[in-house]
Amino acid sequence: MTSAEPGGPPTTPVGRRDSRTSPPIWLRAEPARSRRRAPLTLGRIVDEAVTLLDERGVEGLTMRRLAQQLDVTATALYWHVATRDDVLDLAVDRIFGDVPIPVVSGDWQEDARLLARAWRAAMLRHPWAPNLVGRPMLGPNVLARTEFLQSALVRGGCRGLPLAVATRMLANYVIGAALTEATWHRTADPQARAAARDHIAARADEYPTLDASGHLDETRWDDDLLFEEGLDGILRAAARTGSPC
Amino acid sequence: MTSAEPGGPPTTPVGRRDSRTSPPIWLRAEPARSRRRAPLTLGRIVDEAVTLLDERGVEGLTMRRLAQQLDVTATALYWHVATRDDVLDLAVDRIFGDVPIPVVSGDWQEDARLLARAWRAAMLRHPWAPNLVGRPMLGPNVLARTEFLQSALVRGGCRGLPLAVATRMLANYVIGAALTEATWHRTADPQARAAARDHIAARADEYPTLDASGHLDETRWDDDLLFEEGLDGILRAAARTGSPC
DNA sequence: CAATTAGCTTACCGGTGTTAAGTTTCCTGT
DNA sequence: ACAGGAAACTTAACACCGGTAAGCTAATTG
Repeated sequence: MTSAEPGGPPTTPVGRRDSRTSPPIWLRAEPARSRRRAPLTLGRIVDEAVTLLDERGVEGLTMRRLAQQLDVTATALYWHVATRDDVLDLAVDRIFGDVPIPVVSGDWQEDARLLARAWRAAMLRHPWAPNLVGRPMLGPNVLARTEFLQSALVRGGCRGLPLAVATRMLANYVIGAALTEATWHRTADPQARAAARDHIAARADEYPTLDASGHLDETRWDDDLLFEEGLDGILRAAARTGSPC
Repeated sequence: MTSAEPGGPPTTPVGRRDSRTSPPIWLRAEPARSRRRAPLTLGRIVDEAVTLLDERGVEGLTMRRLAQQLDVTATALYWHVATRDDVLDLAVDRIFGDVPIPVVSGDWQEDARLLARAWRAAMLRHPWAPNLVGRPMLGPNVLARTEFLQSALVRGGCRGLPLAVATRMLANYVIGAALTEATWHRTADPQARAAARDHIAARADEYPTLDASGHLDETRWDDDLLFEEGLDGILRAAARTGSPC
């Protein structure tokens, strides 16, 4: 950012100018006190952080860039936030706020399925998220959704140990799926993915099963389909674990 | 790195010493050309990287520190490795090499269970690993283990789509479990974990189910037990998905 | 109108990944 | 035995990073 003023009324450090080099009045037309630039808030910081993360990934989110995008010095951020990791935590919980919590229907299994589906979708929309998961498991948005998921399982008849097991089973499956899919899609361009296919095909003697089954061959199986089928299996397992159902 | 010689025969720039301050011959006993210090290899780099990661976490693994630990300049590493990410990828695949591949028994389900169990254990032994997973899914060690896992499923009767589904279901579950557990244990000291418990307990009206079920309450459920039970469920689901079994 | 304080800025520190260019050591061919 | 070239490493430097300390400015409060 060159030293040019961006948009708002110039809040130029007027006191710095030499008194002889008289202050070109019209330059500070707006009395400077009328309306300062939009105040920096935690919300704006997190929002901008998310778009920055979407555009440039985790490594691309630097305090300086974030600040620049908000027309502010880097250190100004530290007034609202203690550390960069805080920003990341907030960003993660922020995007989980976009996961719609379904209205409870009569079908607990369908309820859980809807949530899991939306949860994965949110993470795939923001592929930087899965790697950061686990840290802010205490964010209000995450907790609210976990609460819904577990309540669905309770409606399905799960209590005690089976409930805890089913909750983890589901959460772990969703997170694992999002993590591997996101990383895979983010890391490897189409060419690299084709290379991966070939790599396995070329070593068919070492990896006979992988080769035959089309592992890593995305032309063979659709990720969405695989996720959905697996989700079915897990929900059935949860049902059975929970009770006779 | 002070300018002190570390251990091996001094390769000191002998020509630098003033000729009057005669060279204490025995100090440079070994003619300096006989055997240079242990050569830097990819293997040594990765090994040291793993121990450094274990000790100081992902952020703690610095090219400079890694180099210093190997008695080498940071830039020397770039002769063997293109980038820091390469080191991380190699480190991940490295620790997966420690996952023992079971001998195939008659019980395919037990085979898969053993592998999954060891896989998770390896990640928990190196808690920095789960966050990095997904990137080097092409490392030879990872591929070999995936091959074994899928072959077990084939032995269980899975083919085609159900095989792909079961493979992902299992892998995602293991990865998700390791990720959340590792992050949780690494991030939060006992005090913070107690605070998390209290946080939920204090909001029992917002999170009634979580509160009642003891979510995040590690005094209530054992992680190993939860993992094992969930694994059971998933394997049964795989069996059913695969075939009549 | 004085005093306080929230909110931001300037200046700066030590450290980071990575590149470019030079230097030393080893190996090879004759 | 020795020239030449490649392999393995070092020195130097760049642009950037997260974070701290201290100062300034504008709004609020008594």
